[in-house]
Amino acid sequence: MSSPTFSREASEIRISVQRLARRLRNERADDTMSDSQLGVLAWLSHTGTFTLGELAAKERVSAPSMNRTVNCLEEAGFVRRTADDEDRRKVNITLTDAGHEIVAETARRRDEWFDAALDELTAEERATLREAAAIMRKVSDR
Amino acid sequence: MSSPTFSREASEIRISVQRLARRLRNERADDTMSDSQLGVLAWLSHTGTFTLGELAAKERVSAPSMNRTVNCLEEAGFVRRTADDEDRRKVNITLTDAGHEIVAETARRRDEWFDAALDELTAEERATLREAAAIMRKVSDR
DNA sequence: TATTGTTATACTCTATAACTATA
DNA sequence: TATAGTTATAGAGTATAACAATA
Repeated sequence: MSSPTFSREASEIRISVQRLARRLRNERADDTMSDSQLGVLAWLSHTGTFTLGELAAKERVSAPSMNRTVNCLEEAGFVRRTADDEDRRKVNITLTDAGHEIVAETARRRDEWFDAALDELTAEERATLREAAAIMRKVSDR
Repeated sequence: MSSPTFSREASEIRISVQRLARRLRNERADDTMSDSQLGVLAWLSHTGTFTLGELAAKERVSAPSMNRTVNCLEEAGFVRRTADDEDRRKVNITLTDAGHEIVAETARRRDEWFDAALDELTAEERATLREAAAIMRKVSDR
């Protein structure tokens, strides 16, 4: 059970996280790729292959929603679908060469604004953000 | 100019922030109010009165987009529009009594999941998140 | 029958362009 | 002319319900 004070703490941290996330979305240098599309490319870039259902679970969206995102990426030539040999209901999704290229390029351009913002902080403040980032990952994966 | 290492740091922090923000959005207990609507209520709750244009600037959305959000809030009875006496082109937006009530109630319900997540952290980890929240605010306001 | 992916449909949030009223 | 707000319209992302193919 949480005290009122504790709940206010959660509220303040949540608002800060959500505001910065929105700011980062607005300030991104790259305009050609949505967050959901880039999120899928990032998972594939990291792990190699996922089925559509796995991607939907990872990104916590519905299967139809993920299907639409994958359609866009496939039309753009960044991913390909291949039928699974063992279970023919499944569809494996992998990055194309163009997909690999866009991941690196987009990540670089997208961080331009945030990079400049971090530049204005002290080394100690950046260290705090790094530590917090690790904790936030833990919380997200909970 | 930032080094490649520095840029990777920005990328990791950005991804952590955006992932947690999405997780918080998905895990919210309250389903009746969108983030954009609650964002507006939070500004009004904090400061009292804003014009439509000011709200659009604060939330970094277009005027038509904010107009729509305010329409929803007005229909729901949470805000009211009043013409500005000095400049009759302007519209002042303020919280109604129902608006004040919903702000406190929604914030409490919305933080249930995050509250429980924070409960599993150490006091030191929570302190790091609090410090990071202040830094994130500074960065967002940049 | 249950599961995986897809299609059909609708709702929300966002934007740009065009319009109205006021300065 | 310029500015504040609004309306019209369109695009992207999301969801649920219904369907097809496969297990």
